[in-house]
Amino acid sequence: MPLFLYNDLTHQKEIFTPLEKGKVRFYVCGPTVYDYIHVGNARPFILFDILRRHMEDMGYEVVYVQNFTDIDDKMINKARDLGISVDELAERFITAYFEDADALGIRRATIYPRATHYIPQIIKLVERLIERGHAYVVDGDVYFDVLSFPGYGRLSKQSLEELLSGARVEIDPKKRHPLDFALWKAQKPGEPAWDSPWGMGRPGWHIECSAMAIDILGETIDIHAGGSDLLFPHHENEIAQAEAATGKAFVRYWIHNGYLLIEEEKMSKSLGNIVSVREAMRLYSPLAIRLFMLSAHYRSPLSFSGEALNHAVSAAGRLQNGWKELSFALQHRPRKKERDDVLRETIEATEARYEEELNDDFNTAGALGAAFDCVRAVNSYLAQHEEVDEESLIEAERFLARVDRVMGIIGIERLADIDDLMTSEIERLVSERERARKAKDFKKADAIREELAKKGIILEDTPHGTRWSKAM
RNA sequence: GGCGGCAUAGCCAAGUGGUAAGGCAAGGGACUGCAAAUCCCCUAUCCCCCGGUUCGAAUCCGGGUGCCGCCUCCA
Repeated sequence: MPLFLYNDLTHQKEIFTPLEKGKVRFYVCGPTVYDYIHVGNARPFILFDILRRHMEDMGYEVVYVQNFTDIDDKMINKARDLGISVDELAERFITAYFEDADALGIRRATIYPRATHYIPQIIKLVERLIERGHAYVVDGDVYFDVLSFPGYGRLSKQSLEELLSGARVEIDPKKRHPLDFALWKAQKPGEPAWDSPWGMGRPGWHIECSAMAIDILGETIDIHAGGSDLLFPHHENEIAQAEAATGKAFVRYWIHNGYLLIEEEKMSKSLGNIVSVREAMRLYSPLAIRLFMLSAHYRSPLSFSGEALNHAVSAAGRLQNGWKELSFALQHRPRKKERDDVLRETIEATEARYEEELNDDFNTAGALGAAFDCVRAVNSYLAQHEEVDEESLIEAERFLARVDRVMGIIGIERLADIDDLMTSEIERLVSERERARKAKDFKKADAIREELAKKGIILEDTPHGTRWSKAM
């Protein structure tokens, strides 16, 4: 089954085919680096990274670009409040972004362009728009002329009149049309500025993404993603600028994730109801946060709550335990000669379903269901059979490792991250404890368990021996 | 006012024409020196309401009710 994605440009699910066979050009709108990111910001970053990993898992080469907006009103105001330069502010929160994103297990993008590093490309794009009659200069500002671009409103599915009617846009006498937007803003006193054909100034918000995407990925890219709040005006404007300048289709598939809600309301800075990623990670593991993000379809709203996160903690524990149980069985159970076809078929069916779900518009909740089915099948099998079918269990192990590689919700790498010396020491103590238990020397057995617990090693006594693992 | 989305068990949630995935919680059982866990089983005659189409609908159509988002900075 090929990959289907819901395209916001056409408002329907479509088969995904990249412009160039085997290669995907993927652009995601990144953060404005004026503060720590909150969990609502993290939703697209986690989700689209996983979509990209799934594409790689399917054999695509993915060039994945995520920008940093490091110059705009919010940056200028915040820098002023803190008494530092806009550049220092950007450095500080880009560093913070990487700390948070790395901790959340978000894989690094191929490239992280910054708006201020693309000023020449931005200026060139604005010049092109002026030449082609899509933009005009007023007192050092440059505006995009929406009336000159007939397709304006296609993405948000609204005509100019409709967009205006509910409008809370203030009338700006400089603009020809109220929906015209700034491509370049003339410098105000004290603001950072760059030299341009229209005098000192800085880029408008929307132009940076078009300029960077075009420069890095080309005039037509495969996927452009971001939160739904970017649909209008940000992405609508990006299309207008890019297509008016190049005359080519800018983005082939637009995808947007639904909002993260808190107490039934959108989590956003202006509402003041945010939970930062840092705060969330003090309480919940990255695995649980990731699982939580995957538990609903990416286009649906998702409610953040302590209850929901606690559910995710338990669910992630179940997956991880399933993995541990499986590894333990493969190491310690006697092998059976003949194959178990029922188990094998179940595992295969489960993996096939996992793929189908992800390929059906990135249905992560469905794919998770398949992963849980696999765990239950294995657990159930291990509960009923003393001797095990090694081949089938290896199949299951391979599948769960794949789930973890794409979704990052089991933590296999961290579980295995123990050096050999430590491992042999642990195993020596575990067998010493086993002997003590057999000799009914429970005092000693408990002491060993205590000692290892202090080192972050958890012991669990099972009917098949004592299983140990890292505390996570 | 315009545009769009959602309504499925106690909670979260998938499923969009063929007879209700999965997770959490609760209940029952297993295991166990203890503890902490863990595992297994079980849970919706039914998918907001009313009407229609169909052999057949949670899924399609019409109407209604409720909730949310966008049209302004926002992931």
